[in-house]
Amino acid sequence: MKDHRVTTENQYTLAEEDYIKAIYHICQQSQEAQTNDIADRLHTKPASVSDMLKKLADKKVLNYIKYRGVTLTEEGMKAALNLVRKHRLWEVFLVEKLNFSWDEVHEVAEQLEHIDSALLIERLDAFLGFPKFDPHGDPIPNEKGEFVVKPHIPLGEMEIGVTGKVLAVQDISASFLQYLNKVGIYIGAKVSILDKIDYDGSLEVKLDEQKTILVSKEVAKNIFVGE
Amino acid sequence: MKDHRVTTENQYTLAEEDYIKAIYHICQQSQEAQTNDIADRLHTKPASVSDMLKKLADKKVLNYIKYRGVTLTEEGMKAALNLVRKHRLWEVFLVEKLNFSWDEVHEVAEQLEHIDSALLIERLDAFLGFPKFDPHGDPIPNEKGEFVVKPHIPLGEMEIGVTGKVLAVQDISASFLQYLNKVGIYIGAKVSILDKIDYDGSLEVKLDEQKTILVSKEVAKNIFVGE
DNA sequence: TAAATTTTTTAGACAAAACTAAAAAATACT
DNA sequence: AGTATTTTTTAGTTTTGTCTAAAAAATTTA
Ligand SMILES: [Mn+2]
Ligand SMILES: [Mn+2]
Ligand SMILES: [Mn+2]
Ligand SMILES: [Mn+2]
Repeated sequence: MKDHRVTTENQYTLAEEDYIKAIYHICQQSQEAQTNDIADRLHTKPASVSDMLKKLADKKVLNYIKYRGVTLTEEGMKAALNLVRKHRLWEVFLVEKLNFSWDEVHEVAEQLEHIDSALLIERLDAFLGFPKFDPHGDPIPNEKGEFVVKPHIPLGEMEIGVTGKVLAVQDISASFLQYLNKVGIYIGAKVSILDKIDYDGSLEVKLDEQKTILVSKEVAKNIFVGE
Repeated sequence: MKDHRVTTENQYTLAEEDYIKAIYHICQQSQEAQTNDIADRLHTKPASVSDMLKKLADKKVLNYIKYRGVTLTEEGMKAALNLVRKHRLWEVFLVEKLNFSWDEVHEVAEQLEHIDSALLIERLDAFLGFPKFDPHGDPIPNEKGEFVVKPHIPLGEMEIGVTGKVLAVQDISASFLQYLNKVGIYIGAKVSILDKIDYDGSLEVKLDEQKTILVSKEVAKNIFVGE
């Protein structure tokens, strides 16, 4: 039957889009995307990834040399940024307009990002007031793929005594976000490190100049602070 | 890759959903859905429809006897009404919130109706103020599949001199709706027949107690009036 | 550097959903 | 009733995207 997406606007299948986006996200962290990393991220097998890499390379979406990691081409990058834009705009919509919590939006946005209508995204962007960041603090690219980057560091690397704001989270799993809800950490929260525990690397954190909480090294790695 | 829809909520593939909805719409007009009618509606070939009917019959979605038309089972009807509900709620969203015109929404809603999240639809419904009709005047089923039916007749069958309101349109093609925009006909417009032209069956229509327009028999068949 | 391990690719299958061409059933027309 | 036409189904392919098992290349380790 085909999905109803019109090919005049959209050149890639739903599966191809997910690969493009996965490769984009992996390359954000490590230059090149490895076959196994892509498979992990998409919950597929490496063999399936190899097949798709060949196909996407043929379509000039990525730079591929066998047995080497891949990177996105100019064209692939454009496609990826548009998908990221759509994903994050939908997340804003779900939180701002439909009262979703930030731990409930990812899965739905993972579907909505594939809706193919330039007009829809243009209008949605305007309806939301042209937001610059999504509910997890991640920047939203504009139509040209440009986005602002606020300088930020992991909470664990903040100096003792310095005060900063929570700007983003790296882990967007529901379990992590629900943990943050529970301890009272949110995007925009004012934080400062009171003490670093040598024994296990955990941190004593002053939150909003009110309560003091203890967060593990693992948690601290996944919270970005800045400003 | 699979679409990202979760199987706990959704039992049918995107293609299956489109077949279910097509069969529902055809059965609204003619008791049984014929293979060729389904193929026409979905722009597929009758051979493809036969394959799918067998599959959907196995899944207990429809009542199927070879060489006979099909009807939806209880379960198929439930699925169809949920799809119709989602389609129409999204159409309302596009028109009411994103300033789409009623001739621009169908294609996008055709994609959005497949997004799989009960929470999303529940919240969207509330956000829109629990609308009872979509931008084309079609009723929106509630979560249980119930909907209100306003009694209505084709404009062509209205008595001369009686005044009514445009309640819905049957043809939702962009070209038809754009024609209606041009002549000033919209859902809720006040209409009465001034005269019926014997020669070609066209109608002289008084619109909103202001201007008089002439509409063809074809057009009159696709406009429903009532109240 | 040679062996062991890990990563990636190839080969071969499979399911979903479409297609064309041909056969079979149902319906319409003398 | 018997033929012609239309409708529907079957048979056999194709494309997309997945999989497992096995081979090949790259990397790590001894
Ligand atoms: Mn996705
Ligand atoms: Mn996000
Ligand atoms: Mn659809
Ligand atoms: Mn509609």
